[in-house]
Amino acid sequence: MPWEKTFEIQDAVDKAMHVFWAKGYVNTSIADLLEATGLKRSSLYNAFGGKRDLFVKALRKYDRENSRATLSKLEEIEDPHQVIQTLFEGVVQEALSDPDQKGCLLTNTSLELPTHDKEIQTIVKTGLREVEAFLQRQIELGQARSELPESIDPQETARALVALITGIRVLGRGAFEESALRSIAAQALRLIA
Amino acid sequence: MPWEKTFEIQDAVDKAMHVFWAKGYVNTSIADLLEATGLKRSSLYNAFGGKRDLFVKALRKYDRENSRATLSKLEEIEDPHQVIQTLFEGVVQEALSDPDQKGCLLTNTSLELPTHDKEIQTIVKTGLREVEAFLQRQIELGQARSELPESIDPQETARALVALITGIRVLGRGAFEESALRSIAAQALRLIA
DNA sequence: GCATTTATAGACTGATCGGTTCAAACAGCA
DNA sequence: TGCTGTTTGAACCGATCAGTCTATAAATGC
Repeated sequence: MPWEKTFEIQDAVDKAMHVFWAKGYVNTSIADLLEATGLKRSSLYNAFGGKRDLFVKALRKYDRENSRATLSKLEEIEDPHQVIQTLFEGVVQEALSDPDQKGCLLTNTSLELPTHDKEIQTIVKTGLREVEAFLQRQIELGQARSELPESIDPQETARALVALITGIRVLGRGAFEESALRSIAAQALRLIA
Repeated sequence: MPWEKTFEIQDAVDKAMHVFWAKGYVNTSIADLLEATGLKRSSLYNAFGGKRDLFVKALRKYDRENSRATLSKLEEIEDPHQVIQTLFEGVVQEALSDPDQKGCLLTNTSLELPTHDKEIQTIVKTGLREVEAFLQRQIELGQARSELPESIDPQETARALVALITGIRVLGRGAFEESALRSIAAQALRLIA
């Protein structure tokens, strides 16, 4: 390397991620990304390929450091029921506490999925499938320990919980107020009772 | 009127609505709208004020002719449980049968709510509140007729059902396949059982 | 110290964005 | 026929879009 880089790649991706997260892909301009990351035009095009490539990197980073990381953290809790309850509390809390009302990058991208290419579609689909699989595992674990009723279908219930999370994420961007979001989280627990 | 207009206002709004519906607000250009409606630039700006104003008209038309109309149709069914089941079947069916995977215009707009102005936010919020109120009424009706359990909270349940519908609408745009969407609809019925 | 390598800065590209302007075309009415 | 009011077509606007290019600056290897 000729001389020390004045910016950190990962740091730039992180900044870019937050812009995409808040504004969405189409609504984010190169100018926005330059301002957020602080780097210059040629540096951005040199380090990454362009807007789409940077978005892919941001999406992967989100999936890794937000989505997966959250699930890993939750997995430390021993009680499956408590895991799911904590997950929903977290999602609601996140929706309420974020002044930008960014929601979830994977969810946001899900909605505009038809306009994206195969690679991006795969990242989103895989990311959501992991959440579904996580929830299914937790339910099955709870059933094995007789803490959750045998009567519920683990896969179907997991999918419904993903839909509820998606709902909170979308409606949390301004359509529903606090009490309504809490209602959804409360009802989610009825699906595993 | 000086001489017969060569296009119908409502017809143009309808065409525009479908474009916004499929592509989203930001991703829709004036050129797209011109092509879809078949009218010329100055005609469009003369008949409506501009892109945003046309969007408002399209949004109102959707709320009126798609959202409310669907609920009115459902109200003809006498059994509340059947009403809700039919509603979910319809939502899933719509998601599966639409080749463009447009989802729901109100839901799509919900996600980009922070980027829109007050008027648009109000239209969306009101539209969703009507669905919630409709579901709540159905649940209360079912309880009054002893067809649905008294143990469930009508408002909380209605909100969760809205979240599930939202989930189907979002995930139906490519993230979830048919069986997963059907799972969600099936689990929705567990919330009113 | 000199050549090589690589990132920077910023001007520049053509395309497209939403929106405006205006004269021509045409209708109804007298 | 002439007047009035509206629609239409198309040129045109500045702004912004994503992306490219070149000249320069900086640090390494020799």
